[in-house]
Amino acid sequence: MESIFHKTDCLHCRIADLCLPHGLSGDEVSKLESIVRRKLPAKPDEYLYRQQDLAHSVFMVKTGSFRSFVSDTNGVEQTIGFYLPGELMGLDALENGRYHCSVIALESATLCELPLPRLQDLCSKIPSLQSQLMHIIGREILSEHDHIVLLSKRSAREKMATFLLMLSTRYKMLGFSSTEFNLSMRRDDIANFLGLTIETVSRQLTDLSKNGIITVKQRSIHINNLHSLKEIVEPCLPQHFALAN
Amino acid sequence: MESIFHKTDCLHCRIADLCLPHGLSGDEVSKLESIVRRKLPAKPDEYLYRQQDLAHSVFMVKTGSFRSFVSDTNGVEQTIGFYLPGELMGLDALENGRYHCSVIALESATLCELPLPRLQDLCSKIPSLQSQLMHIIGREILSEHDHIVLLSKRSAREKMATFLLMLSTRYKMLGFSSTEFNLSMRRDDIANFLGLTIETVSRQLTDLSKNGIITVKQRSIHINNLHSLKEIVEPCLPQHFALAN
DNA sequence: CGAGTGATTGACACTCATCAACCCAAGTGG
DNA sequence: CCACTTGGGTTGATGAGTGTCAATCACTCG
Repeated sequence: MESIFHKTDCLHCRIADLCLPHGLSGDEVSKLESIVRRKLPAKPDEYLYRQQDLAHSVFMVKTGSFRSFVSDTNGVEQTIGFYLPGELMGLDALENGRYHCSVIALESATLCELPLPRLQDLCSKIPSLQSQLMHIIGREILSEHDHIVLLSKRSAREKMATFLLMLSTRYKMLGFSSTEFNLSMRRDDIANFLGLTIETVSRQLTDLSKNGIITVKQRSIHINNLHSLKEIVEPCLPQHFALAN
Repeated sequence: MESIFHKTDCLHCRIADLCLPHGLSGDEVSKLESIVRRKLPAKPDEYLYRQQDLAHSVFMVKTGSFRSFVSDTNGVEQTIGFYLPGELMGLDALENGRYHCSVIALESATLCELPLPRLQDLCSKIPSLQSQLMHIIGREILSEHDHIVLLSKRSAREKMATFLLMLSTRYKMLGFSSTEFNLSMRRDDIANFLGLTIETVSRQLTDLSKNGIITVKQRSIHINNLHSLKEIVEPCLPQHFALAN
């Protein structure tokens, strides 16, 4: 087990360019390497950490996917985000050193742990690492803005279409197919993320298949007509947003 | 004009503890001071910057308030946040060096401009400045999480009550009254922020006044019964959230 | 095979958006 | 000085879009 992970060092990591090494010299990468703790794989439904836990690290997804959520006083969950490879989890702990969300693995996954004190220390020594961290933090903020826009005043149909397109875009960026993928999350999770009920999500998915725009079979999604999907979403896209095709 | 602003240096600034100087030595504060550009006051409805503008700085609100929003391709706006003194604007530019939101002053306001390259440079020299910046970034992320939770699956009544309590808490933190304040934003802005229509906001406000919980006269809000307001919000508060009273 | 979880479908109810009229305060101009 | 305008806000009537509840189906696993 261990050996597998040691082989995949930062220099040869598939997602290095989405991750902290981006823009660093070989020498700098090995310094970064020295503070990274490679974690054993996470299993489905395994907690990475829980809301309120003391936070010592942030975590970069290497493979697989995760879901972050907050629970209210009644234990009702609100999904905040889904994390795919190249996305950094735990930034919500920057405020007071405790995680504000819980994070759970949606499937088998691997990740790298970055101890916060050592990361900050290294950032002050390597300016381009500092920039890249800021860049990644900025990405997180933007994705939350997109989530806010999505939740506020969009129809169920628009939400669903946008969700599928978001995934499509992210998979494409990772070098996977943008038209054929498996949802790693359940309908509940999607519904909760979109501020809908599970029934509405289900109905929207069947509607989209009836129109021939997508084909759904359980968790597997095939986008037959990316163009139509975009037409549903188009009118409400922020100006900056250029979706991949 | 200028002189007024020069007098209020970071050491004597009312909001220093919410801002970057927090935790810095006197010496470090003066280094920080040297990169701060004090801006002339902003006038109501004046743009601080626009979506897509090249971003050279982030901005700390000193007095007054601002609204940030994104516009979609049809020019329809979505309000992302309201900024009060001690809150940092422009972090959405960290991703690619352009602002992702537009920001507009809601009233007469003053602010400090922090050029990003110089700030990052200084952060690598002053570890506690780096920490405090991270702390402030964390605050921004948390407030966006709260916004997400608010938008998703809350009733109009809960949204309105939460909004008032959020303002109450923030004003209290600034040393103002937590039960009596003026809204600096219009009903449109509130509605848009909460994912409601202006009519619904109006109806909720009148409902709350009919129940004697608040008194509304135009923009002025008086909270008569903070406890009732909290009871409306209580069941859906994230566990970490401790509202001031 | 039966139990259990996840997903779909249908019938109905309810919240909130929509549309329209109206109110109020603060200008503005003849 | 008063009619008129204008922008922000409130109120009322109506209906669409989703949530809710319940039954059923599809898979998986023991």
